[in-house]
Amino acid sequence: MIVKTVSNAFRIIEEISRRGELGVTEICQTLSLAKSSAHDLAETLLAEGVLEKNADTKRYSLGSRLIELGNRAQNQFDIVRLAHPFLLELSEKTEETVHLTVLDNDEVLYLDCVESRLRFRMTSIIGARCPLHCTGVGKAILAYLPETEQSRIIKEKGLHQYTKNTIHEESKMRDELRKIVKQGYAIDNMEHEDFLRCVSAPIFNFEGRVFASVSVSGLAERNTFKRLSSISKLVTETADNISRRLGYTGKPQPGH
Amino acid sequence: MIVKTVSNAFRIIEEISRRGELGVTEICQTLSLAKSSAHDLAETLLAEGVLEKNADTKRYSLGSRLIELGNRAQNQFDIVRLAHPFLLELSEKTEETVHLTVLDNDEVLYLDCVESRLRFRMTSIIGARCPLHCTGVGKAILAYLPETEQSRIIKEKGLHQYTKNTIHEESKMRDELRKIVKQGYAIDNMEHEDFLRCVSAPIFNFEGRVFASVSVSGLAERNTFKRLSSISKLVTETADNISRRLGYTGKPQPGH
DNA sequence: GAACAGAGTTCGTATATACGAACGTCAAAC
DNA sequence: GTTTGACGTTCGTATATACGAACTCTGTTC
Repeated sequence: MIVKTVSNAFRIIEEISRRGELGVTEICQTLSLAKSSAHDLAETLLAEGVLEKNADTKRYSLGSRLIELGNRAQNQFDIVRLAHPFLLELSEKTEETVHLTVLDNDEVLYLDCVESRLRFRMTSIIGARCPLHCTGVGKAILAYLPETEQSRIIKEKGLHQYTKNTIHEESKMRDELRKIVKQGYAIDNMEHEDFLRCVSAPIFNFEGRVFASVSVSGLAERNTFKRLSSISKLVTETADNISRRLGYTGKPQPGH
Repeated sequence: MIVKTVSNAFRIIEEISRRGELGVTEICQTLSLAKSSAHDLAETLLAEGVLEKNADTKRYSLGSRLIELGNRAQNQFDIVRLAHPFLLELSEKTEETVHLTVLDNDEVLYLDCVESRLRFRMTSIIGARCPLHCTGVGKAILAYLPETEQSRIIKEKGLHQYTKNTIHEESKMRDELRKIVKQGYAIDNMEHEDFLRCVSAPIFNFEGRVFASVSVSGLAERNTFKRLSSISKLVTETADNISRRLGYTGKPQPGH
């Protein structure tokens, strides 16, 4: 039995997290709630520290409690604790930014990041989601999923074109995924964002199922294909080491 | 009007975030809920992605949605976006780890961190909370609060002794706070954790009220008092720069 | 292998929540 | 300076939730 009260509370949090500060009226209109209900829910979330309230404008924004809980969640994901030292090492060796992502709801969720010293971080990418088909981390995972899963995800999510390089034809995507399995790593050649190239490799759990991936990314200018192919070895090594620490014993096998 | 349903949902999240994976029975016992209520709430949180459920053990743990929301919250705190470049610069110059904290519920909440390359991070401190009286970041804030607030906080929170260096007598704490105001920065000499020393300075908002602080911390061995006093200048400069970017115009003034 | 113990899940009813209307409150407009 | 309008807040009632008991499932004990 789903408790609608709780769902509505999270709909409010979600809406504020997307649009920033909101007042009671804006909340109840966009979510089709009674004004009084929106008010009571927001006040409860305020009391919980999940939202904050601007005393002047009486509008609500995200509160510090979420930072606290979000971080505890991140730390409870074993993969982050376990993988972080490997990410640090990879970033040291390549002098580029390294990401760790997991498969979550047919998307990649960014779990951890080690920044290259060369790039200022303005807002962290941790917690962000991206599609599978247009990112290195996503394609590395997609390639090793069972074919039925690949088909389902492509069918449901589509192959939205983000840049001129995005692979948006299903047949080409099939070729690409086969190529990835063959070489053991995926390359994102500005398929999601212009100017950005990355190499990524899949991480397998103890059952041999792909569920996460690691990547090295940087400016395309700096990261020629030649450089990427030399980096690819470090990336696959890192991913394999993490897989092994997770109890994976075999060789990466597609479709399991 | 507080909505108890929502509060209970967050009590469940909080409990799981503290104790890790829990089953329905453990939840309903520790929170004094009916088993059926705990079940319904947990299933709703599961559907929301806030919790995850181990299919074998049927126990619940924190979900990826919290990571997502937590990070959006962190990015929505203007101070983080604004201060981050300053933190990076401070970390570069000192080659030590730099933290940004805010005053929250009479504690310091760690909002951001730039790691020294010398130290592996296993679990991030971002999102953690610490008392004011035994940390550099806390004392830097406490010293600039109005005296009535200082007294209230000390009375309510006490001066719990974490290490042999923790200042746990109220009169000594008063002396310490006066000293901090006089020099403009606070030093934590292994008062919270052994082997760790840090220098911290307060950050003021446009009204001249202290609400955040920045610190440089590292191993006591490396950070002699002599080194700390030379670092202190960099820390206070950094804090002042951040304050100015926040619209603060005056000189740091205690008690306003 | 039956009985038991321990968990999670489902189901009918007393209490809490969601709703809509009415009420305050503030600021802009005239 | 009054009016207007938009917003947040409060209040009484129809619906949803919380409760406890009954049920199911799983694995363990005898």
